[in-house]
Amino acid sequence: MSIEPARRVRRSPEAARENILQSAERLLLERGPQGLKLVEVAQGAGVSHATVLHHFGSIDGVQTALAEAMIRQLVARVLAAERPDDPEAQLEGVGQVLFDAFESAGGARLAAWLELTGETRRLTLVREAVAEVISGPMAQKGVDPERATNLILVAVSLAMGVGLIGRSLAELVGRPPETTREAALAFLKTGLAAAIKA
Amino acid sequence: MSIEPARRVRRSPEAARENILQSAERLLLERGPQGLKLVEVAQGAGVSHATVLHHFGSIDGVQTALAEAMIRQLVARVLAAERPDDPEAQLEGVGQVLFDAFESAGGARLAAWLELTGETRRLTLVREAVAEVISGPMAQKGVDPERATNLILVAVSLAMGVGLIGRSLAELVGRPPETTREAALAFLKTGLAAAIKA
DNA sequence: GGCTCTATTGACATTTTTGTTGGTAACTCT
DNA sequence: AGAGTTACCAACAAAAATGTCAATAGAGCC
Repeated sequence: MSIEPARRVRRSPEAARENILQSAERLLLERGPQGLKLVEVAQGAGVSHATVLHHFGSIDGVQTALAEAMIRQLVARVLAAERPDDPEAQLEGVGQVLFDAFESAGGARLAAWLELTGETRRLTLVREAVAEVISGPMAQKGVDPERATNLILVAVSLAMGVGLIGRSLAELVGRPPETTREAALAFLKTGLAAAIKA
Repeated sequence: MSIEPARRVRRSPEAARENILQSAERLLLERGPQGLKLVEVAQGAGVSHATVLHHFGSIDGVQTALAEAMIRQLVARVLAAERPDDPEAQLEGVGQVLFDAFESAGGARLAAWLELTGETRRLTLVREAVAEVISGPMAQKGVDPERATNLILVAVSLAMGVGLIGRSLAELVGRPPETTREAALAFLKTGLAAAIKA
């Protein structure tokens, strides 16, 4: 009985990178930054660690690529907030989408990771996204840019905080995990409404 | 010329631990979770890495101790918010202190780190702090506990977000770094006032 | 001074993590 | 089918990080 040499899977370079990055993302999200080891990433992707190096050059390569990919996701999801419904619904909608973006798929955790790692430089994407929102939906409503910017800063920060610690915070004080999110959403909504009409 | 055996510093166990933890904290804050290596911590503290092991048993021991110490700091700082001035000033004061707690000394970064590492269990301290605020200053104002809790959840989340990404976010859109904090503070203040009197 | 206690350390040992190399196998194109 | 390209992997090598141990040296006490 000879040992089967285990059939190889051969992917396109893009597919291979994609596959590996998914594994990395999963690891980062559930094990934290410390758990981003070369071999584990490889295992999760079902390839040898040499393959990971072949595609990304080094562990830092993986990190960098992962950061970029996740930022892209995040920004895309936030920008999906632009649906031209009636103002009222849109107000709510912005909050919803923003919160979703930071909560789902570990958006907040990514941002936190970036911040902790000091990887904040490469965030040009984010700047552009913000600019887009300011000149888009906000200006449409007649909010002056100065104030619009401030509101965005607050909203994003809040979303960040909620996405990152909202659930455990709520559980910590003995409430269902979504409590924080709901409360924050309501708070944000009324606050925004007040600030805009003022 | 013989080699001097380098004079040793001998500390009390408590002082030694304290010294080491400070180095660890500094490292965590400026290099991120990945930078929390045994030798670096030792170097920063001016001792050999064997000494670190002697006092904490292992790297995990250091991490755990650090987490506890920082949480303690954070909670203490937040609880310092209890000054019985006039309601108006106190409203502002709560926000100030809360924001300070999360911004200074890397409170937010600590929380983020804990969250990313999944170390959220040992946060009993936090629960107690929250309980204290709810039954203390809030009840004093006649806010019902349900609503008070919600407000706290929101306020803490916001402080968290601002403390973590506030500065870089502001810079990202070309404003001075304190912009986020100020905007958030104003937002929080009016929001709180509205919510409480309602 | 001599004694005890233990914080401290250098040198060694082990484990973990990362990176390298040469060859193999999957796929495409002719 | 044959040849060329390259994604892939096992084995090896190197480096980094963590952990052990026996010996040393401060500091308090007699």
